[in-house]
Amino acid sequence: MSGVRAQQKEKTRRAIIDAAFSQLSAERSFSGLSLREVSREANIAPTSFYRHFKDMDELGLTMVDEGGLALRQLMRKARQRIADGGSIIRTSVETFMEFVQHHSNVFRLLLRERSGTSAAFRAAVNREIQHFIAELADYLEDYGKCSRELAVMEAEAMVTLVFNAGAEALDLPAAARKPLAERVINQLRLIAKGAAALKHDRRFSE
Amino acid sequence: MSGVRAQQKEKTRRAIIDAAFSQLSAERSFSGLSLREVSREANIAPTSFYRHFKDMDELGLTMVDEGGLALRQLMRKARQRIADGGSIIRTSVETFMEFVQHHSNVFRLLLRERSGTSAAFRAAVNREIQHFIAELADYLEDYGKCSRELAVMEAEAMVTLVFNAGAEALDLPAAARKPLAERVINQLRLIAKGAAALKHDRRFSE
DNA sequence: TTAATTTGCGTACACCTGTACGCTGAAAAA
DNA sequence: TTTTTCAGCGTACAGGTGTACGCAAATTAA
Repeated sequence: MSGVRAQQKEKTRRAIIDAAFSQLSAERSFSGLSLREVSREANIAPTSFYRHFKDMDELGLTMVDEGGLALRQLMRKARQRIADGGSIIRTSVETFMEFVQHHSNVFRLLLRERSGTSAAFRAAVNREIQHFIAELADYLEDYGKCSRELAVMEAEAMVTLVFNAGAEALDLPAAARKPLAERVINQLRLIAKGAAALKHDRRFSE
Repeated sequence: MSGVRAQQKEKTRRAIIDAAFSQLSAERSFSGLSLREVSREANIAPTSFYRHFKDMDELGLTMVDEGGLALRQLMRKARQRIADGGSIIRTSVETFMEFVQHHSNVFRLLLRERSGTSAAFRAAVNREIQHFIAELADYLEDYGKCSRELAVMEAEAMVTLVFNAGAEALDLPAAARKPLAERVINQLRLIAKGAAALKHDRRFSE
C-alpha cells in the first residue's frame, strides 16, 4: 500500500494543470485552449484527460482556485512585512505588482475569467477577490477606527484600483511599471484621505 | 447614380454587425463567435462575409469603435443633464448604469476585450476609456480648481470604479442594481473628498 | 494465488471551422 | 448599346474539435 498508483495519478493531474497554465499567454485565454492541445502538452492521450477532469470547465475552476490561493498566500507574506514596519499601502501594492509580474498567466486567468462566459468562473474569481476585500476591510476597521460600512466601501474601492492597475501592467514593459505602481499608490492614499475626512460623517456612522 | 449598390452593401454590412452584437451574451464572448454563425444570422453565405470584412478581427474592431461611440454619445447627454442642474456624480453614474442595462452586449464587448487576447482590441478599448478620463479630468480641473496631475489621477480612479461597478451589475438582477449604484456613488464621493483634502498638498501642486 | 480496479492508449466518428475558387446577375461606367 | 465591376452564392477541401468504446497493463484487494 505504497500508494504508488495515487501518486502517479497526482503527477499526471499536475502535468495537466501545468500544461494549461503554460499555454495561457497575452494572446491566448483559457477558453481558447482545447482539451486535445492541453493533453498533448501534458504528454497524455486526449481521452486520458477524462480520468482527471470531467471537462475543461472543471480544469479551469481548479486553476482559478489554485491561482487565488497562490495570490492570497503571497499577500499573507505582505502582511508580515507590514507588521515588521512597512507602509501598508506601498507594501501591499508592491507585493501585488510582483505577483502580476512573476505569475502573469495566473493573474491573466483571474482577470479574464472575472468577466468571462461562465457564471461559475465569475463566481469563483469574485470569491477570491472578496477574500481580499474582507481582509483589507478588517484591517481598515481596526486600524482606521471607522465603521464597518465605510471600511468595506473603502476596501472595495482599493482592491478594484489595484486589480485594475495589475491589468494595465500586463501590457507594459517592465520598465514602465514602476510609475504605474506609484500612481495607484497615490490613488489609494486619495481614498484613505477621503475616508479619514468622512469618518465622522453622519451618513457612515449610523 | 442613385447609389443603390452602395446602399445595399451598407445594409448587409449593418446586418453583419447587428448579427454579431445579437449573438453576444453572458455566455458568449466575441472570440466565441464564428464567421459562419455570424453570417448565418445575417442571412448571407459565409464567403460573402469577406466582401465586408477581411476577417473576424476587423469586424470586432468595428464593433468596439461603434460601442465606444455610443457610450460617449450617451455621456454627452449626461453632461447636458448636469448643466441643467443635476449632481455631477449621481447623474454620471446613473447614466452609465442605464447604458449597461440597455446595451449589455455592447458593454460586455468593451469589458471583455479590454483584457482580451488581441493587443489591437485592448488598445481600442483603452482609447475609448481614455476619452472618458480626459473629459472627466477636464471637468475636475476646471470645477475643482486642482492641478492637472491630481485631476487626471482622480478621474482615472473614478472611471475605473464606475466601469467595475458596471461589470458587477451585469451579473445582478435589475432589482439589485440600485444599491450597487449607490455604493459606487459613495465611493466616488470618497475620492472627491480625498482630492479636496489633498488639493493644497505640496506633492500635487508643484 | 486469483480477481477486481483503474490509469492510459488507439481507433473511430460526427461535427464544425475558415477559406480558396469559379460562377451569376445586376448595377455602374464607357 | 456594350463593357466592366462587384456583392453574393455554392461547392469543396483540409484540418481541428469533443468524446464514445474497447483493450492493455499494472497496481491493489481478496
